[in-house]
Amino acid sequence: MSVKEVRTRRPLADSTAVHDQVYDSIRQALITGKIAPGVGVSLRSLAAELGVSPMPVRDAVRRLVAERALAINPANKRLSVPSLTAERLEQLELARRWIEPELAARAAPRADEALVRRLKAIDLDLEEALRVGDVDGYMVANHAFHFAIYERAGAEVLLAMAGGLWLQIGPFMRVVFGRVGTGSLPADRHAEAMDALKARDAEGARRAIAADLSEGMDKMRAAVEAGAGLTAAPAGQTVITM
Amino acid sequence: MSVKEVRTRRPLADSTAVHDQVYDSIRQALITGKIAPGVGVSLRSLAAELGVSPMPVRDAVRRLVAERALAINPANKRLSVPSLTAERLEQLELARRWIEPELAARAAPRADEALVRRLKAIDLDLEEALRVGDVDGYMVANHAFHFAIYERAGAEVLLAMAGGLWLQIGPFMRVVFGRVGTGSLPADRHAEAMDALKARDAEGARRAIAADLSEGMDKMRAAVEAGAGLTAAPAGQTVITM
DNA sequence: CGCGTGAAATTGCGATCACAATGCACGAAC
DNA sequence: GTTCGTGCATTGTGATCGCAATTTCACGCG
Repeated sequence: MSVKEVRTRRPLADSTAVHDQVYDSIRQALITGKIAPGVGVSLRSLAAELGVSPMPVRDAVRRLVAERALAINPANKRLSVPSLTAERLEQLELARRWIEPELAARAAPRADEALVRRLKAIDLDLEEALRVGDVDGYMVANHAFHFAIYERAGAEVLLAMAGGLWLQIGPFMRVVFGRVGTGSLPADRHAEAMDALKARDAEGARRAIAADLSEGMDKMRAAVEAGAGLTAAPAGQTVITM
Repeated sequence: MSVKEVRTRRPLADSTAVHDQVYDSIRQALITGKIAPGVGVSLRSLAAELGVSPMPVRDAVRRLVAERALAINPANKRLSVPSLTAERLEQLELARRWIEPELAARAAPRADEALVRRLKAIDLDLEEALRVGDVDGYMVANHAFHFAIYERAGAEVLLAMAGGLWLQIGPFMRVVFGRVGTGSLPADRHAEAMDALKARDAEGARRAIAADLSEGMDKMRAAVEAGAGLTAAPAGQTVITM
């Protein structure tokens, strides 16, 4: 419902091209884990669900495939969220544990009062989501918290790499946290990170984010080793809204 | 000339879809530095040059933009190779110096006789290219040498990240080596790397690749700091062939 | 009741068209 | 000679169509 009504022709300079909106929709769905890993969706079905023609969906999907957030079965040509093997998880963890603390360390000297205040607000949302068991809200808030920091680093290339990594593990974070029931561990690490940022302590921020990641990835690794996350499907239906 | 003749309709399961061929063409042109940074090309002109309709070019370009190998001017919407600023170079160097030695170290235990032989052959081509001043051949051989090693690591995620990084600096490596005149430094590091791989010495391979990268990036940094590579255009025309 | 076998529906890819917006160039006014 | 406006060519985007290949499902034979 209310997917899109009239949609007059978009002007050229308008940044909200349809394929960008579609991209953002799918990306958000991936980060928050709304798209179940393993299910094969088709281009036309996605287009129908979003109320647009297949063309902009094709464009958006190409971007996501290039970012390895989606995979195309070479035989079927059907697209799905690539399943997370132990090897993939190991590499993603390694990359995240290198790049994200680095971004945090670079952000620390550039942190200001406004950033800390925004982080505090996000963290309140996050704890609220944890308290009421809102997995969706937790995923959104956690992503927002980390990338509010990372964007502050002013490191475009590294930021894009970090974004790509989140896109690849997002669906599985959802699976894991959905199972574990949003164990309330990570909040304290966030407090440490905020303290370090407030003090402009680069190494402290690096350690705090590294610890936060380690805890989260430990849970994911445990889940995957238990055979859970490989091809699991959490809720079922793919809910994408623009 | 001889871009494409009849081109009967490709079957669905055929891996050589037109947009993939276009992607490979542009990618190769970027890695070898055949596309000059800063020049704005249009979708239709690219399509005409390749002898295909604009549609598969659109697909290929989307992938490359997602990989940050091409950039779209938000106002013009014309696409170009993103110019290399000092900040971008610093981040790319950092990322490369982390990920590529890691891949080399992972490849070392899995190296075999065939790999070393292939590397030796590539290195001969490389030295030959250096000797006769064939910048193109040097770029191709250097890329082949590194990724013959990296592919052996069996680390799909990290390999893709490394490939993306090469795609981003490729055009500028060309500019720099075109200027410097292919100073013959890097060959010895390649010999070190091959020795380490033959001995299955992970840390030795890591050091050799790290040293190779350092030397290359030092040259690039010097060139960029001299104000050369920022928006420089080496030869001029974009030569893309399928 | 199981299992091939047929046709019909669905799929991705590429071409072509329409359209709005921008770029560019030629010419007029001062 | 310089500058500004006006027209035309070109651009990216999205919709629609055609095609070949695959998938899906039902029906009938064993």
